[in-house]
Amino acid sequence: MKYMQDTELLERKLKQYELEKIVNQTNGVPWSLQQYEANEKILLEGAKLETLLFLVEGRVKITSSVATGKSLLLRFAQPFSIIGDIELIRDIPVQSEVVAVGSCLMIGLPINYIQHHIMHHPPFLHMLLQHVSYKLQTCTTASRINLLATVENKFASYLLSTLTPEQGNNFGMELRTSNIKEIAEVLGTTYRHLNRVIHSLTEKDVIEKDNHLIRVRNWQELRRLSNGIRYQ
Amino acid sequence: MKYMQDTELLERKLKQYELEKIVNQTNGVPWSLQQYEANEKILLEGAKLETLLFLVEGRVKITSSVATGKSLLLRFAQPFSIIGDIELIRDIPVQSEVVAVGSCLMIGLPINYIQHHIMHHPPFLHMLLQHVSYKLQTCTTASRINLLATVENKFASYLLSTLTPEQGNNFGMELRTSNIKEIAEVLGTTYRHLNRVIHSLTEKDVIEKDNHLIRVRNWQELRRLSNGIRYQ
DNA sequence: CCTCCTTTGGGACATTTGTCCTTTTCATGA
DNA sequence: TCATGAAAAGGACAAATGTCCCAAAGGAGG
Repeated sequence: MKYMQDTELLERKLKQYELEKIVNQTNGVPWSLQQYEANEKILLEGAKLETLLFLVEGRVKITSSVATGKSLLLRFAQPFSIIGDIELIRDIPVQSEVVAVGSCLMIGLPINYIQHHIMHHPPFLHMLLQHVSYKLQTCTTASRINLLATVENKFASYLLSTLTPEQGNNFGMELRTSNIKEIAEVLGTTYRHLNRVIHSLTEKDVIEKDNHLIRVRNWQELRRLSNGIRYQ
Repeated sequence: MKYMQDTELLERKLKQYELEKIVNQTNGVPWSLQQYEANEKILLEGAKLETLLFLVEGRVKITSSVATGKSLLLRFAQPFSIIGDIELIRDIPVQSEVVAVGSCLMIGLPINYIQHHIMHHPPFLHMLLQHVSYKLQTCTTASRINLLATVENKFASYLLSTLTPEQGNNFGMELRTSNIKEIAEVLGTTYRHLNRVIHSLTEKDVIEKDNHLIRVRNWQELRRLSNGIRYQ
């Protein structure tokens, strides 16, 4: 991570995401501007959170692991997202690993400052509530889907939400990716198995695949296969 | 559902859970006291939420279903819990079905009143944040476990968290139940399969089962089987 | 004590998914 | 052009789990 001293860029980003509204003073707020390079780890599970982070550029991957070493891709996050909200609120160690997918820009605000200055400031609390409850909604949906649907179901609805993103539904956005290996992770399965499913859908002429590109040939069948499941 | 007019009981419950602190006036707050009987549906998926509910007595079951009719037991809730928080915050239809397990007592507060009077009141916002982020933490943990662990792993950790509840960890509490069918639902599997696992653990002399009671015979092995997974 | 019904347990088989390893493809530089 | 290594695809088998159905156990009423 590299601290950037670009005051002008910081100002621009603060304006863009209306971050000045969440603090109750205009000067002397200890914002920092941090740059991460691709694949750099931003937060490690179990660490103590020192700074609340706002993702303002780039994409990060949030994963969670069990003692065996296996890990689960919880979701991608893209601007504007808050990193570290539950840790701040519940005062617990970092729950999930956060890794930069490409180069990322974050705005940081020290936990310490937050607790002393804006933890009782309604606009800040509202913003937190919006983000945390959105994440909860997303997590509940994902949980339900993960337990009740087969990989074929999930992949079908993945394609539906990825290729026909409705406005206002950015869950689909968060999950979009072009790399098969990554899709497998998002769906909570292995590369091998997703391949099997893709093969079977290709045989049934529901999708076709050439050269790293998947094209849907039969939307109706895809909807049937998705079994009413929507990532929303 | 039956509205109760027991002012004294209402007062007692408001005191017990310090609910007066979340409103900013002492008189004229439109609290209501509602009683539900066993198995009564409290909220239906898709409905419009009119009243935020506080569970103050009894136990409720929260489930979520997909179009096929299959459903997933997300968790149990017991006092003190908030029902309807994300629906209030994000202004969306009810996300999960809520059913009374036994007879239940709820305190209601109209959404309408909340939006006009306490939606900017920091104590109320703090309470919401605490509860929503706790739910998010729980959901993330459950998600991770559900995808990365086998039923044997899960059942082992279920027993560990159920039979040795550490203080301050009430996740275990929320999931505790004695009925095998219900345990199967919580673990996200079928009765048949859980039976198979119980049988295998009995064979290995890790647990013993007589007459609806499961007793652990080998804690160390159980910990090994739980594979480092903890419901916390 | 018997019957009927509900709950509980479990056999047999199918499906889904994971693991391991081999083959194929494809881009790239010598 | 060819060799080479990495990425992608897929074969074979095993493990986990679901589905369907039947048998055993137990409990309430006659």
